[in-house]
Amino acid sequence: MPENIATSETGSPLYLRVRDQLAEQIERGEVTANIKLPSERVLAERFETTRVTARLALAQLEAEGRIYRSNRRGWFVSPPRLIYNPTEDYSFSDNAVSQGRLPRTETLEVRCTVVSAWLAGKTGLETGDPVVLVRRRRYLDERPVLVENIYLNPRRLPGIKDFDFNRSLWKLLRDQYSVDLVQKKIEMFPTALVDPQASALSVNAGTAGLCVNRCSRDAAGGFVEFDEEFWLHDTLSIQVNVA
Amino acid sequence: MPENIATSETGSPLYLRVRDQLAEQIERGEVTANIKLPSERVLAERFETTRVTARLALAQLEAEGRIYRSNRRGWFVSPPRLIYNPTEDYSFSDNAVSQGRLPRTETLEVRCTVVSAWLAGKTGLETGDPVVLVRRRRYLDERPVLVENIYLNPRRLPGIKDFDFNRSLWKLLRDQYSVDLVQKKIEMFPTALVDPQASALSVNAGTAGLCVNRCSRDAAGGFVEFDEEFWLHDTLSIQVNVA
DNA sequence: CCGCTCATCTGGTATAGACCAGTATCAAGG
DNA sequence: CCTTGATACTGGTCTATACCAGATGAGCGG
Repeated sequence: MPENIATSETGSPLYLRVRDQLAEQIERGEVTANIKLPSERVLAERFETTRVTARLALAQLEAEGRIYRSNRRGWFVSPPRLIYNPTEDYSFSDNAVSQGRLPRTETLEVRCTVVSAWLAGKTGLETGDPVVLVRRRRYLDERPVLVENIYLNPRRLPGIKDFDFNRSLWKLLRDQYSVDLVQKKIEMFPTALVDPQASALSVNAGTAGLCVNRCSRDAAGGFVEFDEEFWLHDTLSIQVNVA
Repeated sequence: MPENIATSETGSPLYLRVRDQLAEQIERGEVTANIKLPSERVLAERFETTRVTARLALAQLEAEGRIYRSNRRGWFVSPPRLIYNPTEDYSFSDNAVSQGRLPRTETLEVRCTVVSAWLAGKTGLETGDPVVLVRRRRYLDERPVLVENIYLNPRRLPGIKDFDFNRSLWKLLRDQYSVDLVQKKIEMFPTALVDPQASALSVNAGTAGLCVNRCSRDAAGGFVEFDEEFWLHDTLSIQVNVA
């Protein structure tokens, strides 16, 4: 009776034993950050099983944040998570660089629109009020890791729509408008990314993500901006200090 | 040519069309919180497809936090997320009750042990220092939603191991030790739950979760407790205010 | 050199079964 | 009445296979 290669002491499911072997290889550094894993068909053959089971093992590692997939290109080892503090004014780029990463920001869209019922509930604005929407996509080492929708108050920030949003928004508010963001309401929850966010990040609908919403006001309590961020779940670690 | 029931205008994959129909039923309230969905075999038959595809659709809804599974019992509609602020001293029970939920806390284990290298790195203690470990499981409406490992400083909290941990730890520290937790370092990241946390919550390894770590110190900067929480991903929404 | 075509490789979706291991239910037996 | 045990039902795991569509890279033609 030929025993499966991944068969070992335990009676655990085959796909978890395959997972364990792959995880070991990653930990031993045989495959490292952003290195491509063997194809699903090769893995299935190597572990003497089928693609379905190999994919279960890969999905497990993906859920743990150890590997990620690139559409129809293959599976890759996840780099370390970016440490991120959403309570502080900060520059995404500076933060990424200080952690040895290569950041990039892409402005997808700048549009004048009006406050929806949903946004009104989040910000306290009135439905129909004017608002500027900025959509951006951000990369770490050329992997897209988040998309965000920023809603800016054009009354508080006249002319805002004509600026360059590929630079730090926080520096823009500070230098051009002398805005001091002192009040923030932050909301975070894990969820699956669905369209349109999923396609903007070139991942399948259902990929695990983290949604971070942030409502910022100035010292007088006036609404400045609402920021809705959609991160890939394996790319960040939130850190907050309370002193 | 018999067309599939879930076949519609779009050319999107079948499992996403099945997802859409189930999501609609949930939104219309035809199935509501904690109600069991039809079995996978029934769904497969109803949508004229196979269990594999039905399971893809269910996994999608699970990833979005709309439904959850109970081992070999079936799929159920997820109740609303618990709103949770990890920066504030608070009682899990009070918080749950105020949101109309029924909380329950179970102490799994209380044990005197020593600081591991990992814990030393997180707390600044020395490896080998004494520490009290408390493991708890918490429920909302009789569904287990989180397990936590609490590491308490026995030097700062003499006799702590003999208290009842089914009540609020925060109230215990306040009333019995007059501790004021003024410094906190909080870390949060989405990940998959693996053993032993997965089994403690009666979910499969790989179920999406959120890990929340919190290191608390008193006014003098002395280490009081380190708390490691493992939540099911669909059960909470983090909310933090910065004033 | 550049740009195009096309074969090949990749993961994505889907079918059609199979057996296993817990759960729930209820009738039979104490 | 309660307990027990058979049983049907549930999701969990797994095999084997097929076709599709996007990504890639080699090679050809300009």
